[in-house]
Amino acid sequence: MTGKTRSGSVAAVIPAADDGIAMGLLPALVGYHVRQAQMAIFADFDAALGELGVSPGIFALLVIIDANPGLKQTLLADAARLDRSTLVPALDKLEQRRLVERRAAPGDRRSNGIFLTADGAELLNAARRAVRRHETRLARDFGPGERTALIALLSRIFPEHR
Amino acid sequence: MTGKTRSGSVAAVIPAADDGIAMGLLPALVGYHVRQAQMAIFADFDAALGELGVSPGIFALLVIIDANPGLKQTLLADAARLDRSTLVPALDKLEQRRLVERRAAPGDRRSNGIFLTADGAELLNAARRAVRRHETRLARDFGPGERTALIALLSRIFPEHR
DNA sequence: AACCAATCATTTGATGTCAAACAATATGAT
DNA sequence: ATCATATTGTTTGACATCAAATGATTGGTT
Repeated sequence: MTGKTRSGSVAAVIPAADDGIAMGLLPALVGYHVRQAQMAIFADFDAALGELGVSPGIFALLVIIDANPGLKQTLLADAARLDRSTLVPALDKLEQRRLVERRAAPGDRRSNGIFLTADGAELLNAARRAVRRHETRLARDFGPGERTALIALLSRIFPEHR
Repeated sequence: MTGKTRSGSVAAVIPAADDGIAMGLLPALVGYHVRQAQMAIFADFDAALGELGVSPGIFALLVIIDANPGLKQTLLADAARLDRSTLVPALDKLEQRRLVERRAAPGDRRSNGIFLTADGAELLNAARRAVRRHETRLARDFGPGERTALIALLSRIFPEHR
């Protein structure tokens, strides 16, 4: 019999149209939809927080720094899932904006402890409010529990890669 | 009462630890989990198809070209959600690898029609098989219907941005 | 004490992305 | 027919990101 769908298999190809352009098997792929969702979320995030000069990555950085004052760069990079070398120019920029500070770590002259300045804490609070609104918009069409269900499903994708 | 959770609001901050590092409100955000999932998926995709020289973006490109032979660059860029200028070096590389061809479009000397070569079609078939295995891995812990449910939820995020 | 390997932040180089500006071509208005 | 405007592909510049190499510092071994 044709068209039987097993739970673990990739669904049959339904060539969904995008302005008359066939997308092949892409709409049947979880990875495709995750990427589409990510880009849509990024666009709304940027519309909401671009004015503040805060991107999703910068926001994550500020949140982690705030929650872990004095964290060293390597650990901060790991937590934010950035390469150490990527973090350097990001912190340079945040330091120029007087939002964070690199302070010599006590007892290890190689490493810096990263701290939020008062300005950084203030900006982070404004950003948090904007992000909460953004997240509410994002899930505005979801019924009770659907938002949580989505997070739960996403968390179960390749947990070995986290 | 503390801790009441409304369906549309951002859940209370549960400072989930990442090797002892507090992540603040990030684990309560859909956007955060979408990004984490996307990175994990990309890592497995690359492990599976890096050998073929196929990234998620290249795969999407090949699928769309295959499904729409002769598509012009601007429309291809739109479908793949790339900037026109980003598509140029990507096609350059694919053309150097003899996977796609730019052919003069009939009736418009500005534009090219993009076509898959025989090599391109062959590589795409191998890539499709690998992607199907990758997608099966991705959802291997999902029960019946959960994979479809995840796609459905993701599709409802900011549909106005698509 | 002296050396050697590991760690930390940084620099450099390669890649992928967007945005703005450009030249060639096409389309529409008059 | 001519001219202004739009579209197409491309080039250039800016930026984020990763990976590899580097210099300073630390810690462990002998």
